[in-house]
Amino acid sequence: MRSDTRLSRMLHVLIHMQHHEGTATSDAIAMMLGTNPVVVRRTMAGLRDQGYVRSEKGHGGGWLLARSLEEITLLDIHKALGTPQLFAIGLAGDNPSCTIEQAVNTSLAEAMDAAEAILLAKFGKVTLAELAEGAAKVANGRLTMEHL
Amino acid sequence: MRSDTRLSRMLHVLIHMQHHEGTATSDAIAMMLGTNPVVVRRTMAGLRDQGYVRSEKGHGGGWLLARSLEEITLLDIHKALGTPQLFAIGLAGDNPSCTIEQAVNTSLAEAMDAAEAILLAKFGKVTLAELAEGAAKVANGRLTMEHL
DNA sequence: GCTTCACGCAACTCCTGTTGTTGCGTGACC
DNA sequence: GGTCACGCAACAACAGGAGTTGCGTGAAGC
Repeated sequence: MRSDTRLSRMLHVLIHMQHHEGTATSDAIAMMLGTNPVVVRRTMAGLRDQGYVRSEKGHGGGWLLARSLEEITLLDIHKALGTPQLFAIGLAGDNPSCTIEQAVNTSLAEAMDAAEAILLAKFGKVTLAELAEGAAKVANGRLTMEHL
Repeated sequence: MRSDTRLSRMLHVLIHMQHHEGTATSDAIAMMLGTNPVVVRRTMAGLRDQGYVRSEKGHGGGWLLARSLEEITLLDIHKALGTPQLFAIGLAGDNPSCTIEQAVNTSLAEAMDAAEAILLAKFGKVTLAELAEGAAKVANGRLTMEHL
């Protein structure tokens, strides 16, 4: 199944924006992500609505961070993207009145809820500033990246 | 994103099969799931390969449980289905050499790995027999179902 | 005031993986 | 031998993210 990479991409962009003086145009961001400006605007729209970035029209326009990275967590961005579905597996709902289906789905939902709680809790504890710091350490060769 | 409901469906089927005397044909299972027999065979194939069910051809043929529900966990079925992707969100890999992308993806992967470990651990602890028991309790009205 | 830049938005197409469907082959009972 | 039911291959349907094009609008610069 094709994965939703919006969260990963937007985090990447936001951290880059901190180092970027002035505005970053959708074109520039798209170039960086290997995509196109419309996709960037579409995805950034959610972040703007939540007040994490601002967009300026016209000459010299583009995107600006509206908050410092210390104030933004991964969870914030996840929510700003509309809290997309986290899991690729879902519950069958063919026979809602079947007690077996109910028991199966309850059990699956319980496990998934627990995993989701863990995931969102972790997302809520990591700020973009920490990621930026981590990236700097990586750049200095003080960390090894075991994940691709 | 369209969810993968194979796990939920197969669990449902397996528990029903315990109560079903003799074989259950793909047609009957498909009818129960509101789908068609080919989908059933396709999905059950993985369970057969792992020895959880058997299939018999010809007159009176169909599907049979090859193990008792006590010996099968949710995790077993998940694996038998080919351990499909659990998460709907993924990591962007446009600039593998970008340290920021690396830091972002490392952080996301760490959180997802933790959530996945929790999820699989929970799956591994629940047997189908327990689900069947839970369903019986629901049928007796001794449990309330807060999940749809 | 006109041009240019850059976002805003709508309406597509493309891609990918599950699901749904049809057709044909094969083994097992009756 | 005929019927039943699985086995398998080759499709189409569907959904959602991603990609693309076109047109509109506001702001800076000339």
